[in-house]
Amino acid sequence: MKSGANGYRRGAAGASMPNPPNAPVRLKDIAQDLNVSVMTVSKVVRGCADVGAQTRSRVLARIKELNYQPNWVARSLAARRTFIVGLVVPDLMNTFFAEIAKGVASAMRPLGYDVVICNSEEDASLEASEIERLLARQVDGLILASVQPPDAEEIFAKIEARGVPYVLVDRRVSRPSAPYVGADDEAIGRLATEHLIERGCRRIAHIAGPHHPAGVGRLKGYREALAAAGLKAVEEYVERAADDATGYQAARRLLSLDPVPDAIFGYNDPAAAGAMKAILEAGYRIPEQIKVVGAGNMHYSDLLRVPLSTVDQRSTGIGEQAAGILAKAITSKRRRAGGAILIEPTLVIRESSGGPLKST
Amino acid sequence: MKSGANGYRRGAAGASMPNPPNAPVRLKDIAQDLNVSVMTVSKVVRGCADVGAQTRSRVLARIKELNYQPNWVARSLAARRTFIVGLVVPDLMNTFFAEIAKGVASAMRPLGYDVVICNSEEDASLEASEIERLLARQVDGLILASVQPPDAEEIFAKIEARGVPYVLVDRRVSRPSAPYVGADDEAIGRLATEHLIERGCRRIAHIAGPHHPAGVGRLKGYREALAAAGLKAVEEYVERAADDATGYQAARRLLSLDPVPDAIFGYNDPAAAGAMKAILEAGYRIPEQIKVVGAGNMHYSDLLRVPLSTVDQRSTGIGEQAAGILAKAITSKRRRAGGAILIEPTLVIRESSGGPLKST
DNA sequence: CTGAAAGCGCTAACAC
DNA sequence: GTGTTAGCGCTTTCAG
Repeated sequence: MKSGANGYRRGAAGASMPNPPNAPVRLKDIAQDLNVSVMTVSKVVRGCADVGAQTRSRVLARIKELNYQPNWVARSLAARRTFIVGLVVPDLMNTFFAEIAKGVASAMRPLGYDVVICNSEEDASLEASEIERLLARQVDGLILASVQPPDAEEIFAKIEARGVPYVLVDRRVSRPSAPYVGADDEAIGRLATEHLIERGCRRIAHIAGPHHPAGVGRLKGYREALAAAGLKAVEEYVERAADDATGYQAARRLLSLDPVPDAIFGYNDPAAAGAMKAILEAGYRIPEQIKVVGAGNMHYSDLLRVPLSTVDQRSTGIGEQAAGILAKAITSKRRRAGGAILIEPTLVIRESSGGPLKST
Repeated sequence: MKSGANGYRRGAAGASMPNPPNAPVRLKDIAQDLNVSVMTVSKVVRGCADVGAQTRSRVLARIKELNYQPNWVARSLAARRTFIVGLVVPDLMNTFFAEIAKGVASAMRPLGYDVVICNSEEDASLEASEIERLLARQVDGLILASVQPPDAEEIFAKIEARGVPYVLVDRRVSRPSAPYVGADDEAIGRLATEHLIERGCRRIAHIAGPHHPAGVGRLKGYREALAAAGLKAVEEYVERAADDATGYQAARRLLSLDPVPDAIFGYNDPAAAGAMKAILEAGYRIPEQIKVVGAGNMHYSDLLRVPLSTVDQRSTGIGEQAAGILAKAITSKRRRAGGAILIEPTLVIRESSGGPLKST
């Protein structure tokens, strides 16, 4: 015995070793079977052109026979690419983000990438740690619907220091250097509020989101629209929430005000849905007494208590576009463009704001 | 120059090499800085006890300074464990599965595992390929809400051949060897149907799921309950659907029958929600003329057009329990127990079936 | 308590 | 076309 000190369980001193039963087939096993080098097999597996037709088919045959599956961990280490991209969203319960995820996955899969979906639960520090884990896992790129406050710095600096391309979706952090795909939040706020004003509402309350760009931007749009219409912005008419449960609570507080609002604009659909529940429970009628508008056009908004008017943002499209941009950034090692793709938000008028008007 | 042929870009012939600027910090960099071996640093990183207190703190300090992050790809390859588990669900748009995902992630994270969520979109072959990718990525374990038909064989055999532990959730494939966490589907079907019968319905239709265990089991429970009550099972009263869109279509077909059903039991909440939309559109009142019950108690079922009566299955709990079982199976290399954890399904009575009764 | 040697399974770059 | 060499960044086993 040459080496008493051999580290691992499989083979002694680089020799052959038949093939421990249960262990997965390796390139080496196939190479040995066929008396070719590991490289040749590797090339066949990856579809390289420079392999003799005959050799190739022998290898292919054996691969099929043994049902060889490349070990992606080893491959990633050697190639320094994982073909994994990370997607971080704040709330998978909001189908808006589930749809983005779907869009991302469906665009990435054909390109050979796997998508790892993470849920930050609207928690900035949890999000940061998720991102660091993804980075440690050596993802090739990142798509983030970030809950970081608008002026966040550290975590993005970290990503950039690592040279990992990323694209922001739905929540635009103030990182001009990073590409963004999503709607203009102020436009969303304006669109929803203007619609309510047009429908005759004068005491429009807003359930604003957390302190991240989407929340802040929509609030701003709401205020702009009020101002443009010469309506006074009542401070008490702005509450905070993040989802349906907190939206419900927020609406209850709004309903206890005097005078009671005649409309509520929720910064996202779950918040608006929760608000509707509170409104109906309190005995008001939607839309006759109180109108409601949300944002996101989530999957179930048409099936809600009262079909919810909302601002559509093309969730699936956001995911697909973000994926496309990211894929490009990954391949072209060039510094990323940093442009923004603004989705045009469109109003979807349903019953909660009075429904489509028959005539002008 | 000894070697004109050095493969990689970083170092020549195992020597030192300062540290190319942009590249991430490695164990080796820290070791060199401190004049200790890579092993020592590795041990500190992993918290091994056998390191001198002084050495340890020097290493720790440097780690912090350089913000060292272990490379999990390399670590996984060497340790032959990735600390990744895969979760495959059929439909992230159904918040039932999003909640399971949440439960899994929250139970796995503290144990050091990352969860990779995949969406099979109710497609058995897509699911199979997702599973194979996860296997190729060397996941340590799998949690599957499988859409394979009840007698599926191949893909599970593959998983078992690789020796990767897995647990089934919500959809029980006939694999007695695999642990299962979820409700008894026949019980769900019975519970929902019996409730409808108690509420006086006699023409109970069913929107059955696809041909997987959950769909089949609930259908069976539905039929059993009808039989037990002496009601005839009308073949036309059974339609198929998988989500809200197809549920809507299915309900429209049911509504065109004569006599029109006086109740619809949807195999999951989205299907039931879609059915409600169709029913209301057709001008029927819920629950007065037609009662509706779903299953899954999805996040928004209380906020739907009519608050939806449903069968709760403790989605988050399913995820947590499955995670616990999987974690145990991963660590104890023992063959997995193969038991089933049956969640007791409970009826959640809301307005769509008439609401809670005031008196008996 | 510390470290040297060997190796995880695969790929990059070059030589034959 | 094919094979060789070196190496990805880390952990394992065992010797000092």
